[in-house]
Amino acid sequence: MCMTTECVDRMTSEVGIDSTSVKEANAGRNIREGSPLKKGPWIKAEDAILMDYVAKYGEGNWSSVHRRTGLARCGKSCRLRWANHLKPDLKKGAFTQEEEELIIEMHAKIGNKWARMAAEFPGRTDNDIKNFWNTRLKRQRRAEKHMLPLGVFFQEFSEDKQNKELATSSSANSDPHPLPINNVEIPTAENRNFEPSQQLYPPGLLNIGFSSFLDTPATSLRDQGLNSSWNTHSVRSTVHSSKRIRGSEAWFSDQNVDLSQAHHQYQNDGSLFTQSLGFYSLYTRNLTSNYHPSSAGDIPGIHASSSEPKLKGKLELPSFQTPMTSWDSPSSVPSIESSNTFIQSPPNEYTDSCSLSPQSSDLLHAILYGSQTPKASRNNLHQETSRDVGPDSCPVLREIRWGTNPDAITPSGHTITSVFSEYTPSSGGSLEDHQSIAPLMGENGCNVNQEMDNFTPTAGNDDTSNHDLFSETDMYFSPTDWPHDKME
DNA sequence: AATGCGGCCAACCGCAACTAC
DNA sequence: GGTAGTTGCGGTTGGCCGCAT
Repeated sequence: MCMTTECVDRMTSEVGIDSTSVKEANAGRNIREGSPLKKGPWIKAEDAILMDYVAKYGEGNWSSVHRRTGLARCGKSCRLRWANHLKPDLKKGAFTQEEEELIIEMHAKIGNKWARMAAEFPGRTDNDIKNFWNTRLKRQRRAEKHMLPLGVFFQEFSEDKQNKELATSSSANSDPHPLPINNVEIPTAENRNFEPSQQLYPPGLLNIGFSSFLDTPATSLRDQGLNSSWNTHSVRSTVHSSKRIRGSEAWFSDQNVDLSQAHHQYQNDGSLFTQSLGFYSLYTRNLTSNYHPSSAGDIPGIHASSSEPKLKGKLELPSFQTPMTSWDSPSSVPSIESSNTFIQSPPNEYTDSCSLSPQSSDLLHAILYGSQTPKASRNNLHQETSRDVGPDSCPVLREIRWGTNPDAITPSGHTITSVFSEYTPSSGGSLEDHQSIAPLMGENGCNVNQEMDNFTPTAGNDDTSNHDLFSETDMYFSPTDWPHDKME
């Protein structure tokens, strides 16, 4: 490798760069044995050289930077430096509230596709977004460490409740209302269909609860006696690790149809996937205003105290992404680690293609790639199409279109409202009572219909019946019902 | 003042996709 | 079609800084 003084002089003169600046830039390289290239932080002189180079030759040809300028950096490093720091109109500084919300929303939809996200954020780089996200993740993980396992709470709750009931059982005027545990009210004996081995709520509802818990600082949870939570059986979910679905592949935010939280269970050669209904909706519903963690008040039977401080400003990680991969093990709170495993798993070809109809794939392309640079679009389009699998390849594909229609039918033959009437302890039964639920089903008037093939009614008595009420649902969402005026 | 810890950020690494030959 | 070089992406690491103890 020729990098003598003469070489530098000759090369820099070709590019019109002051050779002394190159020598200065290359001084003190902390390079590996035998490597002529510098690593580590860039200095101003190096930046100046790179900027001169780009001004002269334009972006690209990064590998020739070293050759043409003598800058002791590899092309890769130069590209990164340019893209992340030197490029004009880069936006520096903290992310705005809107940006944060959009990042979280997009991450819920497309996962760790930082470059794609960056395409939606003029002036922001994928690295910026990635760093932002990882920082939040760390914070969330740390908060989670302070949370006790789920089973602990339930056990304590059950024991505590039993004790209280014993103490009050002789009283004819026992309070018909739920006994508050600190700020959280728990269903009372009046709703005695609540049993440890039985799922009381449709999974999504429970997940909403966890969402709330996870979004709440751990200390706050401890203070509320919510450092652990409901019956772990209730939130059990069966997931085959190799068949995890990135609900994030759906990008329907503009539709206000919260599909990513829909409770999926794809069954394919014995593999099960369950994604719970409800996480995302409670979050996105609040995106338009200041974010409030999905309050426990949204959960039938769990009422947040009005005095509970509402979180504004900084958003916490949306816990709707919790994959529940480890929930099979009792007494385990949905770990953020497992969540990460889920989130960061590479897109599964089968699920990618099966979770969305071809039409929705088109929609995805339109939304996702519309604003991208031609180059990025090319690459991404290639990546997408290379994975495209026709709908016929989906072995099991049942279509259920959820909607706000309260009479929409669930796989077990229940209407949406009847489901919540039946399976929620506070069985008010009015639509208003389920307003917090309705958005979960979509807000575009999507009808719920079903194809009953392969569907086995699960109104049985086993402890999975209620779970199966939803988990038996293999659904994908057809945008054919979507209003076209919202698809632009 | 010293130390530890967490947040933030820049940069590197490995891999995959793309392109040119 | 095969191969080498280039580019892009996502994961990870390490350093710096501020804050709390």
